Amino acid sequence: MVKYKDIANKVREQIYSGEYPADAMIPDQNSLAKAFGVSRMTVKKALDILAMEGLIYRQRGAGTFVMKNALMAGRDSLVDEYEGLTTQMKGHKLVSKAIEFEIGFPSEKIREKLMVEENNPVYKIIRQRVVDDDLLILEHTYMPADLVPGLAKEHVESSIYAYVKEELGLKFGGAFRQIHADKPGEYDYKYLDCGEQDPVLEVEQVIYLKDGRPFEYSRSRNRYDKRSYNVIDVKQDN
Amino acid sequence: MVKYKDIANKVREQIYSGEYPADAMIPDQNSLAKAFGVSRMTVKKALDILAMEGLIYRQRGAGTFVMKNALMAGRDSLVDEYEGLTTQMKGHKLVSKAIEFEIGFPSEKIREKLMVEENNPVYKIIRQRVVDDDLLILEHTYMPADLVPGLAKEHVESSIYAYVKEELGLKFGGAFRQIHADKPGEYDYKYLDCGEQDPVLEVEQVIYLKDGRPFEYSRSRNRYDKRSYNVIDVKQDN
DNA sequence: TAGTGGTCTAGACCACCCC
DNA sequence: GGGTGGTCTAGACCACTAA
Repeated sequence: MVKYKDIANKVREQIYSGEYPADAMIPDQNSLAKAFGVSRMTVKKALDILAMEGLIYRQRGAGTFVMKNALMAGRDSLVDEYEGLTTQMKGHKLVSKAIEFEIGFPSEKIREKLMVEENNPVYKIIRQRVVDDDLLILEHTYMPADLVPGLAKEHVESSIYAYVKEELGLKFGGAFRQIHADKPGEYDYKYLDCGEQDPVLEVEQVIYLKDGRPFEYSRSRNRYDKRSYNVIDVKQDN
Repeated sequence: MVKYKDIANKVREQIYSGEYPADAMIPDQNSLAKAFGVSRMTVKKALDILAMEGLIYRQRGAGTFVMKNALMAGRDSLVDEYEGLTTQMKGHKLVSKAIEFEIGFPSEKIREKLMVEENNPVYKIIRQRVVDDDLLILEHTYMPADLVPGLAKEHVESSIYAYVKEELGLKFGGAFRQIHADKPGEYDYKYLDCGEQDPVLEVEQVIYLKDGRPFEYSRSRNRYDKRSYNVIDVKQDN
């Protein structure tokens, strides 16, 4: 539908397929524009995408080159975290078991994170996430009830995100995450099979809708020996 | 110098100063184009920057709005990690004490991370990072010696990045990071004041130059009770 | 000096939201 | 239907690199 995305996809495929080998120069923007039958601006916009992904780099006056290693940007490694574990773990067996699924009034900390009032009810959910029969995560989730009407245990045990996105039609805008290491607590002993010496990797996040309303506050407590958190960072200017 | 960056800076200031209040609509692109005396494409490019920063969101057909909370994108919170701790901790007292500073041949793991040959010497550095008299990080760093000629203990104890950037003129392209929780080890007991029960937050990263050559592999072992890792994530499309 | 990528223009068409 | 943002064009000028 959109030309610059099509072009980005085609060039990306040519890189992955080895048609443009690592460290080699790819055709200049004018040639690509002619080849694709578009204007040069459109080609540049396509290349901007690949540069953000870390696949190419450009040097004014010299040309456009394929990254030596493509910054580990494996074909399907860049799944948006907003999609939830269900999407990330496609191809694996994911089971989510609800330990708690309640609705109530928010504590002060939750009010602050979700920017809601004292009398605005929130869901409180605790889930075990089991991937391929491996217990990996204990997740504490809070969501304003008015933003997610009709949430049921069946959604909680399959995919909350799918419900929110497809049934309710809400759109995610971004997230703010803090990643800590922590000592295990009572819940971790009980529901994450943690020993007393086992650290926990906690991802504490607030997810926002497109208009900036906080939509979810959660603490994902990960088994330290089975999960890590990856960040790919591509510098923009220089 | 560049118009779209100027415009982005000006609008950003207007948002921070409250001239465009949270959740309010800002002038449409045509008005801004007239006001700044540029074409609409240039205005859009400026707004693209602010959208990537999470300051505004746009709705086709409706308008451009200031984010309710600006995704916590505080004025100076978005320091690039490539700059190193020295820059991040501007305004604080940072002391880096070298525990080890050696040069030698790389192990297989290091060869793989830095993509160097067996006979290509690498620096091996272990540093304590103390911020405002607080011991926060124990950092194990490896760098190919040929990429950083003339590195001396004086740079290691002040800022390696400043040396690399300003003296050698190298440009960073990006980084790949993995964040784990880990149990403490011998080095952590000795040099990070860790107790046997204290988890460690480890940031393992490879930093790449602009052309994709790996430039540094490091493991930053952080005091779990004093440091966390923050990620701001703004969704692009929809 | 020739060729590259970065920026900018003036205008056009379209998809979408809201009245 | 009127106004919004998203895309695209054809051409221009500039900054930079490399031969």
